[in-house]
Amino acid sequence: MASTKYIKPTESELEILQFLWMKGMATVREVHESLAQSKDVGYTTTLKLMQIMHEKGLVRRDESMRTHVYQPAVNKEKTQRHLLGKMIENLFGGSSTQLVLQALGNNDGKTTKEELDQIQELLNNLKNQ
Amino acid sequence: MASTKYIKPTESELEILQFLWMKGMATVREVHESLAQSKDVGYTTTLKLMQIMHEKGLVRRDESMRTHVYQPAVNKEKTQRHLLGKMIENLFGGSSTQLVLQALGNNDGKTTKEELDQIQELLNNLKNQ
DNA sequence: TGTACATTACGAAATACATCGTATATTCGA
DNA sequence: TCGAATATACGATGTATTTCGTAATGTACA
Repeated sequence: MASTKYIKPTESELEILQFLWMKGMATVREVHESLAQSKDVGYTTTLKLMQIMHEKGLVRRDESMRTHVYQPAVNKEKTQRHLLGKMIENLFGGSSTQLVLQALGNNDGKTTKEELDQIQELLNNLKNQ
Repeated sequence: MASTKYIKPTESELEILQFLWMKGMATVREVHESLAQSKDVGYTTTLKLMQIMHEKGLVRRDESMRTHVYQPAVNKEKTQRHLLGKMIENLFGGSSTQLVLQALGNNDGKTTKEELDQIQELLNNLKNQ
């Protein structure tokens, strides 16, 4: 198997990945506009980050046009699983249940009925094993 | 209110905090022995880390004896909540449900019946709101 | 056509993190 | 009492991360 070593995105890189996962593809300009809404950052900073992400293999880019178009090169769910696993290990002593209880217990009714049903369904599946 | 700005522990610091949360208090030596079991690290590295954590206010220490005794200075649950919140924001677009589904869905039957019941109970509470 | 504008490339600087070597101080037992 | 063992203090290094300025290059329109 080819060397598919996992690269851990930094926090800034995750912000960019989130946008790319949502949009599918985007230019630096688009990503930057999005980031600039929530924090104060220069255009070249965003550009540089995305260039580094490209070097790392976190994103792909189409250079056929003057304005490059970027795409995520890492799978969203896989990345979430990886980082979540690390957090469970680092912060919850390996117990995913502790994490779930903390996450659910601490969101003050922000979870909708539909979401609760979704969780219930998954819970039922787990119980039948 | 006094300036209680939250300090985000690094990964290494979290490893140390985990041990301190469990033990309540410990010397550098004890922490180091524990860390050394899972990774290759020098004693002075652990010492330095704990000194920095002391500067940051992440731990308290009793210097009355030659061998200092360290204690966590940050609350475990509060820290978990903070970092979990960040992860939900950064990685799950703000949806704690997505995180819960990912965490539960991906642990291949490692969750015991007791734990499932625990989650179910919490879920019932949430439904009755 | 040439000038204003947008875009990428490049590199430098500031900060954070993890690591460890060495110096210094203390303790304890032979 | 003296030396080995142990502890802390301090500083240095290497790497990663974030940030941005400046230069070079391409684009479009007045």
